[in-house]
Amino acid sequence: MKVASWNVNSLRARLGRVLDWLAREKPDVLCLQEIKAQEQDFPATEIRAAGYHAAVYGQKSYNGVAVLAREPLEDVALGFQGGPADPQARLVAATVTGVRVMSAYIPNGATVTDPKYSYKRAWLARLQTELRTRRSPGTPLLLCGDFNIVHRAIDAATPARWEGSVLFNPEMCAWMDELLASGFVDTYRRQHPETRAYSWWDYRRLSFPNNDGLRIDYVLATDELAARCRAAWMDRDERKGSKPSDHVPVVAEFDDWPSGRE
DNA sequence: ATGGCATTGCAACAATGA
Repeated sequence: MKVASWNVNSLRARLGRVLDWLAREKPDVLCLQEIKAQEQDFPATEIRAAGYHAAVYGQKSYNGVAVLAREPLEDVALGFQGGPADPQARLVAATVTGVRVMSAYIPNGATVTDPKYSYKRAWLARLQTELRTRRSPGTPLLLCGDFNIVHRAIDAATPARWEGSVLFNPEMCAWMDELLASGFVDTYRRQHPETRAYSWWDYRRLSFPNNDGLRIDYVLATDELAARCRAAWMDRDERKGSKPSDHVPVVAEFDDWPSGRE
């Protein structure tokens, strides 16, 4: 099973690139973030023609997430399943061939004193609760997305510049630590413990030519699934050429698990 | 220290992003 997560910064603006990428890489699952479209504006025909089913949670202009899969998507859940409705479309889950897949677009937070950072903290707390209370035992889970968190200094080209920001501070690092301690593996980091590799580069400042990036997009897998991870990589080339997203696909490949998956 | 770039869109001298 080949799985990827990609913040496309508008699916309609990136449709050609996404279709090309699907045709070339043929992932079994692609989690998208920042599709920036309502469900009725989702390019369902093109995605279907490319051979993919889709679970879409959209909104106008901002945010929006989706899960694409070659196999049918079951038990689609839009947003948090407990508590009050989230005004922003940032979470979608679906089951694909017995694996629960979540596509998450975690809030950025603007600045640590901005109400958006309070929203980010609350959102992160809700996600932990959701994972703790709604995770069905025995079902492997992939938590994919744009986390807007730099976990460690190795995940930034210039960590000093980000230290204390909404992306990289002790609170955010502790949240990631807690999440990973609850039974998730950061597939890229397990495969490449020492590699400085990034999933996002600012459109400005010549960040990409300078390779001044951040690793803020993750494919996290529950332990039994992570044990089957045989490769993990960033498709850095997707940041090249005309009209790229500022994020690239983060990919993880897993050996198939035993058949008869209950 | 600032802003730079890209996207959507009641098109804005705006809002948002990371």
